[in-house]
Amino acid sequence: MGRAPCCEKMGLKKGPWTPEEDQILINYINTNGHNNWRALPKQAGLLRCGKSCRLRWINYLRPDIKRGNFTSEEEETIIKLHEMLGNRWSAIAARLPGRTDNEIKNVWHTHLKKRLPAQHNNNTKKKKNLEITKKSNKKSSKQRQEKEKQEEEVEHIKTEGSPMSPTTQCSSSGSINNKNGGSMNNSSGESINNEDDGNNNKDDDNLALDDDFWSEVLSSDNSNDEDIARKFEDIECSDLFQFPLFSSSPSSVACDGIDFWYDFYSKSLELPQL
DNA sequence: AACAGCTTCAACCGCTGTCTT
DNA sequence: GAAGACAGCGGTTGAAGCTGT
Repeated sequence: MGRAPCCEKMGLKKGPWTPEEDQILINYINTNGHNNWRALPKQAGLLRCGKSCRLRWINYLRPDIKRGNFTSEEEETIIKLHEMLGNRWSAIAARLPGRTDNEIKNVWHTHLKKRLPAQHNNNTKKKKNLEITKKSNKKSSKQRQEKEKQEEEVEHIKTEGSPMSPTTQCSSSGSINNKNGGSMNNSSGESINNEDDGNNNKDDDNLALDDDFWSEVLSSDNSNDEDIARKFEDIECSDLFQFPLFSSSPSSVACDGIDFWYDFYSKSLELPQL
């Protein structure tokens, strides 16, 4: 599938926006809305590409943007949501009114990542072992392994009622892990200081959940998603919904991925250790 | 004061998913 | 069903500001 370049490179401005450009964009969107980002800069008289306009509007000019430092509550929310959703910044942003995915991503990389507790130490060890195993098998049977892994997940849910087991640690795929080489460990051993420490510990013991789990479970590979969804559907009546955490919205399994996982994980945290 | 190293964050890039033709 | 167009997402970059020496 061919794809035209985002914008004609010639003649379009790049770099920081000037107040004048901001004003033009705001005025235009206020009067005309933003039905077509690609056509917008031309119509508004801006020498920018549509993408740039969209980004500027969403991340900076939108009237409902909440500016200023993140509150500790917001930070805790981001940390928790990141545990659940991984690097799905837009999904996280959707749950933090007035905050943008870009902002959240920046805050995560500049502040929150460093605060991750030592709880990841254990996971890192396991992860390393798993990575070695995976590397050795990668070439021969990557697909099969993934399928098997998914089946293990489902099996786990069937038997233990939660997919958040440490045994489901997966390979590192996110930039965070890659960049820091398992640096989810905090050298100072500082732990997140909040009222949910109990829960975090529980995570550590039993519900350990890192990006990798979600990035694989929620992998962008459609076939995997479909497989997983199908598997959940297969077991939904038999086993899965016997668990209270599913009882409220069983239909969500097949509908909304992120909401489902959010719900899933939230509720799993409310449960006593299974 | 000057410099180097570090941090922050706005913006860009490239890819994917979805919709339309 | 294939191809094109577009929106949206996440990773990355680089300039500006900050801090330490």
